[in-house]
Amino acid sequence: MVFAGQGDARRSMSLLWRSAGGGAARPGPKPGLTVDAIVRAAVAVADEHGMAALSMRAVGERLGRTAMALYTYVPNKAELVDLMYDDVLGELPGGYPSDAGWRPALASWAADVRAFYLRHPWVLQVSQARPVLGPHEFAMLETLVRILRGTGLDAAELRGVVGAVTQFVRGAAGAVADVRRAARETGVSDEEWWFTRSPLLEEFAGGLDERYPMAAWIGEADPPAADDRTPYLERDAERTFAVGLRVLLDGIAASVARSVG
Amino acid sequence: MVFAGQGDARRSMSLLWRSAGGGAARPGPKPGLTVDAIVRAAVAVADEHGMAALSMRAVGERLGRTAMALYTYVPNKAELVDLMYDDVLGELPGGYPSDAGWRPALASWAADVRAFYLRHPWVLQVSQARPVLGPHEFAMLETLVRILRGTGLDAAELRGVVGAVTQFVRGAAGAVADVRRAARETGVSDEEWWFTRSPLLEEFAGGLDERYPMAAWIGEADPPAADDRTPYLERDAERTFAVGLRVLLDGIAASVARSVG
DNA sequence: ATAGATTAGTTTATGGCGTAAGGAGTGGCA
DNA sequence: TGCCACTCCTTACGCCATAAACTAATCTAT
Repeated sequence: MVFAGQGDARRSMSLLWRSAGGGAARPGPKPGLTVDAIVRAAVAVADEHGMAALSMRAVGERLGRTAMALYTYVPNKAELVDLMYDDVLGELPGGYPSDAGWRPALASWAADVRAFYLRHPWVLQVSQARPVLGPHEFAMLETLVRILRGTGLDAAELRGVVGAVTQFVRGAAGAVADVRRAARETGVSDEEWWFTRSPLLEEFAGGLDERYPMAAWIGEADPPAADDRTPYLERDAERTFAVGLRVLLDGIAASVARSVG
Repeated sequence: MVFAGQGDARRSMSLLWRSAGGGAARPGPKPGLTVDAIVRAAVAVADEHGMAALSMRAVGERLGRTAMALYTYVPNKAELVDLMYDDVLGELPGGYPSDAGWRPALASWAADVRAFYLRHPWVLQVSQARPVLGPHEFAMLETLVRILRGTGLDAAELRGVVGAVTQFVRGAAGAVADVRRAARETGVSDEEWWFTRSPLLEEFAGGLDERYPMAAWIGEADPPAADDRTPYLERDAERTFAVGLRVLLDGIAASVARSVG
């Protein structure tokens, strides 16, 4: 998890909203880089090699500079991560048709956001503790609230729903992202991993099925279809998203029904 | 996020399930430490100062040893974290009465698990990508499934529900934990933080209310009660838990109704 | 034209991290 | 007694973010 530096809040805001300010000719050598170029390079590093591989060195190298060169443009790494975060949120689409009601709109919003998170899994490692307050973060909230307005719920209730939905999508995408990350960072596939663990579990923790009958029962449920090549831990995460989304939508519908009736 | 070392899976299992093996008298100096002592010390460090402060040096210091001394007992840091994880999961209670049905049982399970996560927030930073396969992790699953059996849903469906519930509680607790962590690690309270941001936001991103009317509308909703001293970001997280849990339970109830009818 | 100020980018250094390697001392057993 | 497995230490390596000091470029004012 990465936190924003609270060093100079003014500089931070100015960077996020990119208040031009670079008009006047200034002394000194011409800048060879731009904030945007740095942010793009950093996003590329994170997309390709994961958040763990995002170092100032790595970003600098990709731009043919040293790590320290970046500090001319960006106050520190935490701030860079915030910029990456808001920048990449700009990819999210905005207008969801409300003709068919909030339910299908919310479902496709969730699918889009999930896909987005899986495209940029490192985003899930940016702390949500304090909002970044960038333009695209606001836009994302705007889109979601616009959809949920269709439920007719009052603002206080809706605020809880917004949190629940946001959190659900993050969590579900995070589960998948974690599984993939583990596979990449350890170099061991889920199958290999389980293949070595399974017999050891029997050896050291024999009689599991008797000790944990419920866990055993549910563990054996629902074997994959013969043509399903999805790694099994990832399939679990997919299932959680599908079932969870349905449950969530049903639950919101129940709230709506209650508030009307 | 921290991953388990997949170095020696056998050793890892043997540690998790603590297969005694230490009976025979062995040559060499008497061990001054035990795995349990190390795990307890590590948990104490993480509880007090957070996962970020959990270093082999810090744990060693707490035990009056160097960092390297730990490597006699524990193969590496990732393995130690797994041991901490399963150890501390042992705190979770087991039997939830099913007299009143699954709903109240699930609600109090969620509350207990949430409280547990807030007692040991670092647990939320242990990757869920691959299960640790320790005794208490199994026990936790066992407890949850036992409660959910009361819904009468079939195993495949229940697996999705288990995932959704687990993820929800993790996510909701994580949000609160993140907020607290940010306050501690930056040394800036939510109030101070917002006090400096708020005017800057107006300065650099003027006209927010016109640009993001929905976000503005929901942002103004539901001011705190006069006697409420909870930091406001944390209050948002509390609300998300309350609303989210209700929505989740309603959603599960809808699934149950569908499967019966 | 030149001096001074300002800036971009470098090198170097500090103090953290996990952990590999090797050495010192301990104590049970042949 | 000597061996050797064992615990624990010191040292060292290569990472990390970033502070500080420096070089070199390029503007403005003289």
